[in-house]
Amino acid sequence: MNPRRPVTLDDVARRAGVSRSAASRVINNAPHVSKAKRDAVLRAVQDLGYVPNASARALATNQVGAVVLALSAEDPQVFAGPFFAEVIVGVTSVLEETDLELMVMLATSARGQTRLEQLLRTRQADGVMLMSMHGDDPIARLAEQSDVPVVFGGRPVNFEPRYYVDADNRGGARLATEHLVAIGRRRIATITGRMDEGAGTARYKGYQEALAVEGLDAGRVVHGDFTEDGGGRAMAELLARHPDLDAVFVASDQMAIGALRVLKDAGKSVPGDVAVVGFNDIATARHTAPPLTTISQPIQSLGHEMARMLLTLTSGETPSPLILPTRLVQRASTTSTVTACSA
Amino acid sequence: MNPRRPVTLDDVARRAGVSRSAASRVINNAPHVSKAKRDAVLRAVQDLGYVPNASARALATNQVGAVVLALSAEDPQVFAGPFFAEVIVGVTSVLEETDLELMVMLATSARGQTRLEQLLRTRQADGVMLMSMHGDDPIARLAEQSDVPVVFGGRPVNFEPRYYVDADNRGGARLATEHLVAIGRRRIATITGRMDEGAGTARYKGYQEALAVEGLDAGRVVHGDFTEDGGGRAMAELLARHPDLDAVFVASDQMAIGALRVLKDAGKSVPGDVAVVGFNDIATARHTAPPLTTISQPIQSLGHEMARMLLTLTSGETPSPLILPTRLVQRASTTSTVTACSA
DNA sequence: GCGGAAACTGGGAGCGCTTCCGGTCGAAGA
DNA sequence: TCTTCGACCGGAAGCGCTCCCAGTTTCCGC
Repeated sequence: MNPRRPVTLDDVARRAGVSRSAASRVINNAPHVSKAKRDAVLRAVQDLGYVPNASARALATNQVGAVVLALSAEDPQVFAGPFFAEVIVGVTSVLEETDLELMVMLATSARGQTRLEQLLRTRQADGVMLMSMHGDDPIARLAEQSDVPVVFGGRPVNFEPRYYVDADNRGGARLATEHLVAIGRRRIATITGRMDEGAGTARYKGYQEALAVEGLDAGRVVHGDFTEDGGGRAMAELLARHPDLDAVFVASDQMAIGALRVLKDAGKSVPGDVAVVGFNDIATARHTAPPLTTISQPIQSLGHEMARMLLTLTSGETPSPLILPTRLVQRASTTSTVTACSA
Repeated sequence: MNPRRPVTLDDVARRAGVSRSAASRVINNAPHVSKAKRDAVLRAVQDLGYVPNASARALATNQVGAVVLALSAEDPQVFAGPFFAEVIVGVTSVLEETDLELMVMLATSARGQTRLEQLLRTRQADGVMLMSMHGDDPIARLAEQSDVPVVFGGRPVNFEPRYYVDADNRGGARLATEHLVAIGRRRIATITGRMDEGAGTARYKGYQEALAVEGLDAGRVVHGDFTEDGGGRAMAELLARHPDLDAVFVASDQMAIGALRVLKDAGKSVPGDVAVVGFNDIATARHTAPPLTTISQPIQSLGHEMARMLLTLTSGETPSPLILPTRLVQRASTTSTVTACSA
């Protein structure tokens, strides 16, 4: 209990009357140590309150003992939403079982980008979970050929990473669009997300597919940018170009909120004149007027599965990419009399 | 560019034709190295793509090169909201300027708690930012007498940490209550937060103070739990016990949303019969019916200032605690005709 | 030119841990 | 009883870096 000098493995060994090697073996519960000595060491660890020095261990084993969750995006505000926090909760839930630490990098400035690059090049972490928000991120390519294990969260556009977990954006969009068809709508428009993001293109594709199956026109399209204001502008444009529309699938709840406002200002009733479906199931979606039917994706699971995948990767196995199911959450923006949830 | 063996300081030194010590001095730009050698080393670093090994450096300097943001709470879902993510953005914005890494610990399970304790005892980080959500957290005391620098985010109840940054919860609550008085309300109730959290007690105190100044009755009180459902229940109870109330200050937007719902179900108009003010200015507050007047606190700044304070602490200086201002955001739940924002 | 301070330089000892490797010892098989 | 083979053990060599220290310049001012 010497307050100044931290207790080292040597101290433990000395007190237990064994060699440092033996003590080390006990700590890492490696074989080849008798029960007697093992107990002695364990007791000494207890008595002294020994905790291994992570840096020293890292140096000796060439393993850092930490993984990083890296978010690469231009705008730091992207992280401010609840999305990111939930991912962390999911990641932590699995890391907690191991003794890996979690480092978080928001690679938004040039400085951050550089650091992320170095990380990838020089193995300063045992693994990386990478969520790359925008399109042609050079980091993505770099990550793919790095020799530190990398799993992607979501897929960048035009790029299929080797290991990733993603939400089923396309399937979700299909679900949303099919729902609109199911409630009798036929002139279904869409406000897409940014087309330089994977989620944007995937959701657009899902919309197209669903309408193709039904033989309906998928031409009522305006591209949005995932923001509330952008959603409003897009809705206005949609209304101008396709005044006959009776439903709109909006690729994010944020945009849907903007759209709802414009719809209201235009004197359209929701869902009477126009039914609206969003995407993401953000907290606010339950409180809009009317409450927003939307597609919910399991964000926490996404974090969870990313971490799990990274772990299997570091253990030398080869995981398969994973696509997490999304589901329709039915609220009043599509059916005034809310009924049971469809799966 | 040898792909297998990572390049070390020795490699750099050898290539630059200097000693390892000299190379080290250049890397850490310490004095006592001639311009010629300095340039040679720098060139070698460039050529070889050298990046110092963090573990080795940590071991040698006895400095980890990382700080941790630790959240101690019972329920992991506490972190899922946008609050936490914003703090991280703030923290990162200052850490980015240094070369400290950020580690995140969600100490929710017993395992996590233990790890946090060890961290505090054995200096596995250069500093910690601690946000302790619930009341009598033993971690808080432990942190205070740890010899690793700790700054608190928010203040636990019954406990004034040496170094902290907190939002002005009391001042905000006073602002909210004064606003209610200013618009002519006299029978002002409150739904408090959890009284085992610092924010809960502080906001309650602010409410009391404001009414005391005006000589109004501060007895219309029901304790809530910061959840939406809890807010609803509390509102119902308030209505039952004090049917004459004409305004309510609700200690969180979540609860206010629940309260709004109950008010509506009870046939009360807002703000006609009852004016409502919330706290936090969550995203949803802009979209409730009616939109919610609330107190906004600068969460990102909170992260920013915590990190800054930690930095000054590690540099050996002694910072003063910091209380960040909150402000009133006026919306339709208190004034049907929305006017300018008060400061 | 000379003394001495000041600026440089590289050797080497660690930081605390893991891990290879050769050695010991007890017991099982002959 | 004598080998043989494990299991067990401790010495020692690092992992890559920093930093002290003693030695070697260099460069003034006289």
